[in-house]
Amino acid sequence: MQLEFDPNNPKYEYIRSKSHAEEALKKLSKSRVVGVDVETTGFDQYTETLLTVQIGNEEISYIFDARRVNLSELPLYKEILGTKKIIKLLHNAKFDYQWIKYVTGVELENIYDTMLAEAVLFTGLGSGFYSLASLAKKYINVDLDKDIRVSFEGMSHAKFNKAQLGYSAKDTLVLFPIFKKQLVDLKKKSVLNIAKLEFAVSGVVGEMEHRGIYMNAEKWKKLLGEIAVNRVQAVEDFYDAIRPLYPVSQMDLFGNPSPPINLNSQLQLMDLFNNKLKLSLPSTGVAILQEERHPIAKLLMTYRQYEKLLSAFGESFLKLVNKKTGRIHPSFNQMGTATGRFSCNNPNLQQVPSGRKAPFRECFNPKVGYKMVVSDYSSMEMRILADLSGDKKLIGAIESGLDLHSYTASLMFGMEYTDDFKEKHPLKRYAAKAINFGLMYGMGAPSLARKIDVTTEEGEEYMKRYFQSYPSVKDWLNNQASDAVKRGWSTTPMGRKRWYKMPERTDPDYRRIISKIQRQAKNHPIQGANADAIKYALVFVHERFKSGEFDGGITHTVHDEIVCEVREDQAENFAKVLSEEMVRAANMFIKKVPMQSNPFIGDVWEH
DNA sequence: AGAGGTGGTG
DNA sequence: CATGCACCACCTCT
Repeated sequence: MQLEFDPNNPKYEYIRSKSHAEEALKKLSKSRVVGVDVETTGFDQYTETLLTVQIGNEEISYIFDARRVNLSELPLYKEILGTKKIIKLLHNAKFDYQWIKYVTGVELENIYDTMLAEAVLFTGLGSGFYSLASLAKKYINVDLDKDIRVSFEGMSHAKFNKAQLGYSAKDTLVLFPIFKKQLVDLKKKSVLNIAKLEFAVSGVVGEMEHRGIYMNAEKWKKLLGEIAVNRVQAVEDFYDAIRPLYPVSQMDLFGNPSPPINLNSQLQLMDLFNNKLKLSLPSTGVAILQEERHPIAKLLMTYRQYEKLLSAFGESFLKLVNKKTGRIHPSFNQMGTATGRFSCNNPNLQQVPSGRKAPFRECFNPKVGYKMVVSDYSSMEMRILADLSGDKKLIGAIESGLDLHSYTASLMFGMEYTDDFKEKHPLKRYAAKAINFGLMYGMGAPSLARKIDVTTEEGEEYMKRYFQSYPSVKDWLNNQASDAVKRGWSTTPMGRKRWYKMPERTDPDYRRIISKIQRQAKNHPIQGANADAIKYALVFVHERFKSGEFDGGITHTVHDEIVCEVREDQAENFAKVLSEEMVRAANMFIKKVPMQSNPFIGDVWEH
């Protein structure tokens, strides 16, 4: 491809005055596509500084010095970035979106994100993270010197040097040829619509990250304190129980007996269980410990439960409370999984425990004068499975509003379905639930049997009855598996694809790898369709906030749930809107089965 | 620094 | 024979 710029001598204008800025913007306003990038002193808009905004066309990059030029007062700047008529090319747009909106006062519209496009094009094949440098290398064989980026850190008023300006300019110039080549592939692979969805979501992600969520640190600490007391007790109990096995007990400086072993060391625990206690455990995971009658197994499980909560949700969360906002601002990776679901880190809000045992979610609250409004899809994956397979019985059960796991149990075990089945036969329902979920993930009879504690033969019998009850489900799952192996990819009804790296026939692990792909391909359309629905819903819901109808915003999302913070007096109305928009999103491709999203209003996230 | 084990979520 | 999907964080060991 003929490059429209010289990578060794990128063309740019360094703009430090209002009049120069207006002149440049006038030229840019004629473009149908512009490249956009920002340079900052760091990642946090609340504490760091915006240094430049670069906007360019294919030949030249205009580098606006944001310290000298007040971009927010230039109408043409807002027009160019805010109009849907001009495509904005960015790499990892959610980052630039936040700076551009919250420092220069304009909401980016019509985003094309080269990073997300690449993730959509190679879902399942790559790491999921694609740097601009790697794309520049791959598509146009241009090297971007990423070392210069760090030179922006800690800058205040100094002029940028030539290396910095050249670097900044290239960041917008390379976007054009990458965009053109990706666009061809997006069409060729029929994933342009999914890419467009991801682009629309990127702004919503920018909003979520910027808004964050309030976390009551005092309440959090109190909770940790209670758990810490329990952990101390659990450690003592454990050591008291094993000390007789370690006769040469050492004393520490204060004359207290030192711990015989490190409770977190799998190696030392295995030694304890297998050499000292002669139990021959294959591992020390809960699945094994639960089966073990020895009291020490139980003591270890008790300790682990508290240790887990303290190590994973303790100080680390407190450290992540933003100094300026007093809130947690996790980062969301919208293409963080091979199925299309979000991943989340720093911290991972999606794994915060819920329930009475460890009510961490109660520490997340709305700001004063606002309410948490939360809604989640009910039995989403089961509904998707019913729709995609077209299974009459499953669809009928959902239409009648039956409790699905109870209904499945009644079919499999030849029992009568009643409204209080759940209360009368909890174990049967639990078994059916394990099957409902397990089979969606491609589980086999031996695992199923282990899970519900029956013999392998019985497990096989249950599976047989399950598939007799839902014959179309079986066919559909098998078709997903064989299609994926044939084609090398699987797809959701919205057209989100996941590709598979097929093993060589000569690979000694050929069978194992193929089996894994078959399981993944059974699950991907289901999990991925759920992700598609939630992503459309995020865009729809954000539109409602943007229209000015409601005061508030989306704080986060957890796979089948959207969490918002909305002004108190509007919460009732918004709750309806939230669940309606979620249902509308799902109905874009789920036509045979009714969708349901249950809203909840309160002062805590947990519900 | 990276791998493996463990366990939290949907 | 084994083999349940998708993640992230923390710990120990090498």
